Amino acid sequence: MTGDTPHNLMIRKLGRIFHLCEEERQALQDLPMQVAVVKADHDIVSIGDRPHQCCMVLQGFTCVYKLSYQGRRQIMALHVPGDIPDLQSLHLKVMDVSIASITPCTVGFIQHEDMRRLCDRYPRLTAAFWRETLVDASIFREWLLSVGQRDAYARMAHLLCELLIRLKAVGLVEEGNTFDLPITQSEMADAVGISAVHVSRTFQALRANGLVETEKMKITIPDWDKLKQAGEFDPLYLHLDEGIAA
Amino acid sequence: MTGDTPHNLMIRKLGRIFHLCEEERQALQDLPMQVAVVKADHDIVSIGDRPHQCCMVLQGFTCVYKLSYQGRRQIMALHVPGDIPDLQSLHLKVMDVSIASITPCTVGFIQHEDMRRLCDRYPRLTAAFWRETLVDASIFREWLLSVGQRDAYARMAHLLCELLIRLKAVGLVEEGNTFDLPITQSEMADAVGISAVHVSRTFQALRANGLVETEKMKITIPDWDKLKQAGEFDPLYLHLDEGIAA
DNA sequence: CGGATGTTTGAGACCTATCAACACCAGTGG
DNA sequence: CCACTGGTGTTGATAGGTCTCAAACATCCG
Repeated sequence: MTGDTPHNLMIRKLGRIFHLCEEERQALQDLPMQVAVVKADHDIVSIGDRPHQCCMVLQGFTCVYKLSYQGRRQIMALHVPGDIPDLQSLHLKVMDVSIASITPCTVGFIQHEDMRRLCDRYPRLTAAFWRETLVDASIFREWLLSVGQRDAYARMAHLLCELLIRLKAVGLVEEGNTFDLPITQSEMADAVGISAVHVSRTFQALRANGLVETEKMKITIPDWDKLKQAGEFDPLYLHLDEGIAA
Repeated sequence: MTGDTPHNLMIRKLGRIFHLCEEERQALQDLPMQVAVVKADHDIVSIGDRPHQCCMVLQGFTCVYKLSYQGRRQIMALHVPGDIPDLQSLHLKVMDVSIASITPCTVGFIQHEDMRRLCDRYPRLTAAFWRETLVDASIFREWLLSVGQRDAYARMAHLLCELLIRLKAVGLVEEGNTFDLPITQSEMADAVGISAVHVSRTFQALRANGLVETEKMKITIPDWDKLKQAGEFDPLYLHLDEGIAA
């Protein structure tokens, strides 16, 4: 589960895309990473910053968000262990979003300098990291479709589908499609673009229809097919289980 | 303006990020590109495809879109000459969106193979292309903020701001902040996530407030500051005028 | 000139926001 | 141990932005 070392988390993730040779594996293993603990609800990087490092989520959940001038928050992505939310900063000097912890987190910082050295030496790793940012972009697009064209019910169902799949991929889902979702309804509201009150009502509808069960911060999906259908969920956009183009 | 060769369009665009050396410039110049003409409203690449080439827009406008199961369309990006809408396909085998012309277009196809050869040889070009995809992602995020948190009026103002800036960057804006926007209100509706009739009404409001003037398919922005304010527009997310991290 | 396409208008319905009150829980500190 | 507190979730009532449908209107083009 999360009893994994930071580097193994990364190696396992990149290794799903194509077979890493021993040298690449070792290079990743040697990548200097500074581990830090972050309290819940704290910015890890802020919009306007010019970071000289990337951060990988090791434990906990983080989100990418932005505020409108009226102070309304849109959460644009949720990140789970193994993700690198600000990989973009490697090539975009100034942050155009903020990244915050939503639970207490441990994160690993990797200096851009080290990252660049790694990429220079191993072009296949460059491609793999590039690909990671492309998958992130694909998820943004799917969220855009959700927020633009689906109603609240479908949006929430869709988000839950996505989280189940992504958490499964990092071994954070228990038997019976149950997983921890330490997220406030108000945060979920900011993610799907509806009000917190309406999240509450929509959750009730989902529960009433037997698509979701909730207990504290634990979610279970009793009927995966029904939830998928309600959320119009097609995992294509997550680009799992396909090799990188040779 | 667009009396430019395909390769110069590309060189000028990448050259804005960092100084291309003569060798890089020549390599780009030598990149094989197959030019094609596309009728309006035709898919150039479709969701589910496994392309072996990228396409660069040379003339006209294209869009990236996706359909919900109810057949509602969300346009996720508009692309103008110089853009490479499906650069992602270089590393993501299967298309998760469709790309269509919205006007008659000429596009240039570049084989992945050639692209990869170029990137292998010139790591700085790899970085530059990677960066292009990151800017695309940043635009997705800003659109997500718009669709999720701003009302119809602000969304449309924001989109017009973005188009003005991006078209200016490729020399497609005339004196007096006037530019061609050969886009149907129904297409604009799909881009900002509201209905076509509401686009009509919102356009009227924008005109009434003196933020926009329209004539045929030509848009002019009489008061840039007011439009920017109405759209909460901050060009940071476009990542213009900043060098790539060295 | 006819027909197709795009835009505008009006009216009513619908989804979702907002506001306020309340219940619940977990800490906290006296 | 118990009031107190702040954060979270729920509920009800009302308001408001946007949708839908339909029809009229404008524009373009062969």
